[in-house]
Amino acid sequence: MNEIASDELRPAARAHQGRRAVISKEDLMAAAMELVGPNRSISTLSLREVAREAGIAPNSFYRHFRDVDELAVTLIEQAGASLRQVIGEARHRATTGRSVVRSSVEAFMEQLWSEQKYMQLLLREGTVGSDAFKSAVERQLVYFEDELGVDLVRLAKANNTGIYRPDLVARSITRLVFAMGASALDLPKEKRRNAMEDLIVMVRMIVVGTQSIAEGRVKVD
Amino acid sequence: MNEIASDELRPAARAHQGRRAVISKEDLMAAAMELVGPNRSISTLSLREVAREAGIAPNSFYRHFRDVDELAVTLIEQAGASLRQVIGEARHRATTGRSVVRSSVEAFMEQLWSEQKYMQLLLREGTVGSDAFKSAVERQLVYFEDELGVDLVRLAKANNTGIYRPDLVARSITRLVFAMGASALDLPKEKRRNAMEDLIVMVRMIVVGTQSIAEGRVKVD
DNA sequence: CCGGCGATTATACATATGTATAGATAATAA
DNA sequence: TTATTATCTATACATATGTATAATCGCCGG
Repeated sequence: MNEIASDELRPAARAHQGRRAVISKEDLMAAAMELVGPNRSISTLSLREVAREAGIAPNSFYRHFRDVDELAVTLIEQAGASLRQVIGEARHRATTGRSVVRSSVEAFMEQLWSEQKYMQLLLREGTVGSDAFKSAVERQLVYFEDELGVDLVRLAKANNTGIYRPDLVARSITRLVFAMGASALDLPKEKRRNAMEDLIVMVRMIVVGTQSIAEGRVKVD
Repeated sequence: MNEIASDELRPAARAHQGRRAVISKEDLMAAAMELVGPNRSISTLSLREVAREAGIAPNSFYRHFRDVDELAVTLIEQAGASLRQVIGEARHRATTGRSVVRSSVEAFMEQLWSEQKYMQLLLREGTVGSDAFKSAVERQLVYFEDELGVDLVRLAKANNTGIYRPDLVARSITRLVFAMGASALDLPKEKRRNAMEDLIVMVRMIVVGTQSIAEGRVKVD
């Protein structure tokens, strides 16, 4: 009778009952990341393949994830959280309207080169795969957009510039940066700086556009 | 499209020797298109699957394409050519700076809804799959960008507006429209108009931005 | 009419996959 | 200690894949 009761009272202890897990979710996630690459998308990994890479029997996979899709969603959420943190920090380090674009794009591209496989999950796997998969990526994009939108309004106030439809500005910038990032992923190193400078100009055009409209220098329709 | 290729694609117009091909490349391409959908990307189709859908023996596939990738590349080129034509026509029907954005985006979205599977090839399959596959999509994007760039310069002259870095403007607009199109693909019908209006505003921001910079109303340094 | 030949199929094989079932192993509770 | 139990492995099965090989079909030139 108190067996059940004590289980319910000590859920942490329950996880350590019986044989200790020799393999963890993290190990499986790491194994999956080993397998992805420029020509290998997460959604094409097989359960057996991941298990093999992790050094466990195929069936052991089930103890940790229902299927490869669930693994992928976990990885996507991790990648998204990590990217948002990096960018958020970069944006808060810079406060003038001009340098904030540069430092944010630079932070993004740095993350892009240093965490290629990780970033690939967000940049180029959002359009194929299961619904769970696609909406996990979409969710991260929207988080990103929302945070950017808030910062845009904050910056506009701080710099005393206008801003027209900050929601759409945030969306434009996010989608553009992610799209350009996706192609930049397999760019040779000597072209990277150039691509980054181009991207900065592109983002500035959007910023200039929204300001010009808000400040009535041009009519929009 | 080039003539040699289209001749090869028309077995009826060819002098037959040997058994008449009961199946054509087009049949296989059509079969492949039947199989793709919101949750099925072309790069995941198996040779046997396509052959089954087309009603031929697996091995017969080889008479027409080396592998599924080659089939996919052909389809991508077709989709790209068709889209570029539709958009090109739309852009040349409208000449004033304002309506050209609207009519181009409208043409794009119309093509998007009416040729969903076709468009999916360009919008959401460009980031996964083989190199041949990815660069086929990239090639279409660049064609698209180049044509847009030329038109942007032409329109700027005609409307006597400035334009800063038309190449980057074309690239921004293309990538943005394609990225937004990709998410718009699985949008319920009642949200489509809204998405389109938003996209028009986004594109206009870029246009206003490049003009404002070119006309010296703001400095971009 | 027929022989040739190219398009197509049938059969087969090695390999891969997801997962069901049952047994082995080891950490913990008694 | 011994019993319990979560974790992992071994084995197995039905099914799928790409493609090699050889046989079959039917049109065309003769």
